[in-house]
Amino acid sequence: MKPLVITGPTAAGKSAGALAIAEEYGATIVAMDAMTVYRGMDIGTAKPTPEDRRRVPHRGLDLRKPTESFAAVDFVAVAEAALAEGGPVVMCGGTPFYLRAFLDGLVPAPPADAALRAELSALEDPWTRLQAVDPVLAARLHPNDRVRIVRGLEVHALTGTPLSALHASDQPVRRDCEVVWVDHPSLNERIDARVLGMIDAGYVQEVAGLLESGVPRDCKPMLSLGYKHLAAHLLDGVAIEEAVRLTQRDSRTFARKQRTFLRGLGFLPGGSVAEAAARAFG
RNA sequence: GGCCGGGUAGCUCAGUUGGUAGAGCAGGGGACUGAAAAUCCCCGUGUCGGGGGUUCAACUCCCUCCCCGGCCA
Repeated sequence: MKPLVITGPTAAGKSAGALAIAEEYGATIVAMDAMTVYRGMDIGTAKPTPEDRRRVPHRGLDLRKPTESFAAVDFVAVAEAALAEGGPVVMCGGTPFYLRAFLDGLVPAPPADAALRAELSALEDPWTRLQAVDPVLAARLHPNDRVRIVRGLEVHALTGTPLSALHASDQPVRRDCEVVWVDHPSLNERIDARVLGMIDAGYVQEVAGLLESGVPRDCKPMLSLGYKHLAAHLLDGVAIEEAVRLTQRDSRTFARKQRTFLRGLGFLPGGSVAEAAARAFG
């Protein structure tokens, strides 16, 4: 028995497929999703409903407050804990970076250091600094890619070793999984409709509630896709129609990035969830 | 039927005194090793409505036809 992974772009129909197959095999679903870990962010993340969670046990949901950090390594820990229980596991979600962390592992490097990051982010020209301590990584990174540049500087500051050297010594062995990439030919239309459905379901009220309860608009999950635009609607007077339009557009762009990443991991769209489940669970 | 506008990228439109065209929006490709719904890079050949003419050269000027909108009959 090996884990079944159901992934693909947003709004492709992953969750419905995972729910049905998990119910059939008595499996546990692990949310492979960077946003459903946050409590109170339900509608905008299309989080499995209480009813879904009654039907099938879920892991990886509501693990953090919106202001708390959650990273790829934390996802891997959740997935491994679920696997350790010995039952069938369906990993379902559209965060390919988490999938790769699970499949290929992460390089042995220290976790994020918030204070250090803040300090490094304030540097005027972090890329030139990186060039000095890790020229290999600097050559690979565009000078504008501050997130990765800062990570490189962070690892070097913490360990004295260039991150690129850690990469070079890392030989990933891909974990044995059944991976199904669920997709849809008219995904853009589905995305647009889904955003509208979220608005009908109370997306705006959800964001208003989060803001009222003191969740800062600049915390990581509030800066994601629709949350960002609905906060702008509520706080900056952006018209709701415009906020919806931008949410739809950004979601479509996001779907493209998801597909690009999955292609880069060597996967192809299509394939039968039922057949993959049969192979995974025997 | 007559007059006036329009017909240029998937959409909305620019296009100076003729030198085979460019913005916005949309769309697409790629990178990615503890922030990933984040961060970053790249991508515009289109019968300029059709045909003819003038010219070395026409999206641009002339003729003609077609289509869309408005006004007048």
